[in-house]
Amino acid sequence: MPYHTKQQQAVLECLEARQEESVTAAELAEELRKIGCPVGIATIYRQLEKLELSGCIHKVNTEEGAFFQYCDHVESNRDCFLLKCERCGRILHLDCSKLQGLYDHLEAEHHFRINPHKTLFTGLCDVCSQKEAAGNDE
Amino acid sequence: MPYHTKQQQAVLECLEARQEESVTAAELAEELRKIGCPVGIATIYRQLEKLELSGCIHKVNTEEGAFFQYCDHVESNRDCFLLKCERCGRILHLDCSKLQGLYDHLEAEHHFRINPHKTLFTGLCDVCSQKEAAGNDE
DNA sequence: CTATAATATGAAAATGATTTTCATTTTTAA
DNA sequence: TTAAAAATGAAAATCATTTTCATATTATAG
Repeated sequence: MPYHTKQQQAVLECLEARQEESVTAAELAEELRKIGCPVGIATIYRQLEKLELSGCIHKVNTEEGAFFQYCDHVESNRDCFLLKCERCGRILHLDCSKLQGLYDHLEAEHHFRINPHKTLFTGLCDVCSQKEAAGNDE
Repeated sequence: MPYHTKQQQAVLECLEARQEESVTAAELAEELRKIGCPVGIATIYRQLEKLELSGCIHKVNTEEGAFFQYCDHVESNRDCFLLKCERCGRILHLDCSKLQGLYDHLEAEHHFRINPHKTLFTGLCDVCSQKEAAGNDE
């Protein structure tokens, strides 16, 4: 059975505190060091893996490496959708019955059972598409 | 302006020939070496990048690294959907108006403009979910 | 058919994220 | 208190991808 350690708790708390943000392992290490609780990078990866398995965080793979994000939808397995803006890099959560409906459709008609936790929609977020429309992008 | 080289052509042909399959850069290198047209791995990456920019292949990021796949949907920018089976690793293409409808909805209601070429649905494919149901998985 | 300037190539080195190793420390439970 | 189980951290190892740089190839002009 797993032991309970302060590093474990620190990593989880750090992710909880940033609820809406997705962070990299390196950013977590930096943050923990800053708040006076340095944790080795190897341990951070180990804890992130555990947390992902337990379902309370998401791991999302991108071109720039993996991002991790706290998610309290532990109970309901099917109502958490991830969007990544390919411009600003932000990762957003979205609850939308249409998405759920799509997943039901994919399962019923195309025999593909989506794992919402692993599915990352990529595109342009609100803010960035406005910027792009306005043409004020460098 | 870009020069035309045999390596360039070899990489493209190799991808075209495997239309339905997604391959890694290393697999491409191996394949090209086998058919007597060895191409350095750096060149392969360079060509893959060009091909992706030109739109005739997809690059898909996964836990196991990047996969590349030929796609002839160059003209229509919005009708190609990628599904990855998290069990067998296969990447499938899917055309489905419901998906398109969902993207329209996301744009209209949630102000998020999806890039279908970058969006990877992950889950269980037909074959693997049957296997799982049957319980005959190792 | 040269010459040459632009571009592409490949081997090897560099990078960077992630994982592994292993000696040491911490935790739990007896 | 102690001993086994598990966790930790620093450093080394991995591994995909990118960069460097000397060399080769390509297109084009003469």
